[in-house]
Amino acid sequence: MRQVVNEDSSAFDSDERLRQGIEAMFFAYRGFTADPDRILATLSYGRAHHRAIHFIARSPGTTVNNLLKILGVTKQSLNRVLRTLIEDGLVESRQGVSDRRERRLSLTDAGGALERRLSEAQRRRMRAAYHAAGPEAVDGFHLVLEAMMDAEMRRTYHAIKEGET
Amino acid sequence: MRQVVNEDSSAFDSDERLRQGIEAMFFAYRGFTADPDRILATLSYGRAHHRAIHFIARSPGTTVNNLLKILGVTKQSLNRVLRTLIEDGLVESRQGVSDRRERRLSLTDAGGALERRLSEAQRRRMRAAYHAAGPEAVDGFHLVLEAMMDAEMRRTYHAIKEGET
DNA sequence: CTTGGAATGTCAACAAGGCTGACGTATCTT
DNA sequence: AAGATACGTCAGCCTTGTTGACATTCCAAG
Repeated sequence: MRQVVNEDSSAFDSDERLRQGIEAMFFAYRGFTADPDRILATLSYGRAHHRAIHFIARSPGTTVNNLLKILGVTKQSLNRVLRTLIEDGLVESRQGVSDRRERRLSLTDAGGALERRLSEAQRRRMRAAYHAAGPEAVDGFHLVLEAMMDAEMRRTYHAIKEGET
Repeated sequence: MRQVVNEDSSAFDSDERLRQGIEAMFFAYRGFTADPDRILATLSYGRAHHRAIHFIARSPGTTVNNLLKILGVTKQSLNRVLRTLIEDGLVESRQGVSDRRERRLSLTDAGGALERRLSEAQRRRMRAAYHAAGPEAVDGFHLVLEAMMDAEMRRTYHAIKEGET
């Protein structure tokens, strides 16, 4: 038997909960990017540079194609960013060994230093949030985020986590 | 007494955990925006339009200034978006009553219809994620997101939640 | 050994959506 | 009457995304 009143009420509640979650994602993402953004601005770099640096640091020796899949942008867009990073001596591009068409990307010392700077700023905030919310909340946080990804991105996310190149 | 080995190990673990959280935020945010983005693309609108529509729907009769604070963009940027929405008959702008300098913004019927379409697409994914992760995880998710916001955004977030205009 | 296709780089052109700076108008407040 | 506030707008700039076209290099299959 259906209890119509309760159903409506719970539908309303969960709807409101979902809306709050949507807004929380929006506001939290702003905070999430705020600290690296400030550093990047002083170097006339943008988020696109940060993303490239992050994933190259995470999978040193990765290829352009691999990076394209991870970042989900066009090669032209990635290339523009990559070129400036290489010109500025933050990223190194070496011809692949087994397949010499590939470029194997890695960070130079200067690139690694910037990556640590950006990452530390971002992790500082994450660490504070994790600490404030507690370990169980953090588990839930990770669970929900993962469930929110597209299936393909979830695979990519796990592949990176497992340390694949 | 400090157990140096364990400290190092746990520092490493938590660092890895934080990096996973950072990447999870990145990939999840893509999923979070993917469904509305597809709808918006068919209408030659962008995320900026979605954000405006969302918060006008959430606080009908809100002012331009209020929206500026919420969205954190310049008035020129917001105005460009708002103008097209008004021209297209999705948003209505009425002179304020108590203060006639203000414009009170609200959605037209057509605007409301689009808002529901976008919101439903986004909520569908959130609902699935919440369901997959379970209610305790969802509580944790909200806790961590809130802790990640800038203090000012947290206030704004709560103000909207409480239904302030 | 040749040839098709894959991986990469690059040129050009364009759009969305941020930004700054400057200015104008209407309206409220003091 | 004067200053502050809310809003709109013009102009110009930047980043970062897009499409389309084309060249190069190289692997692998026939």
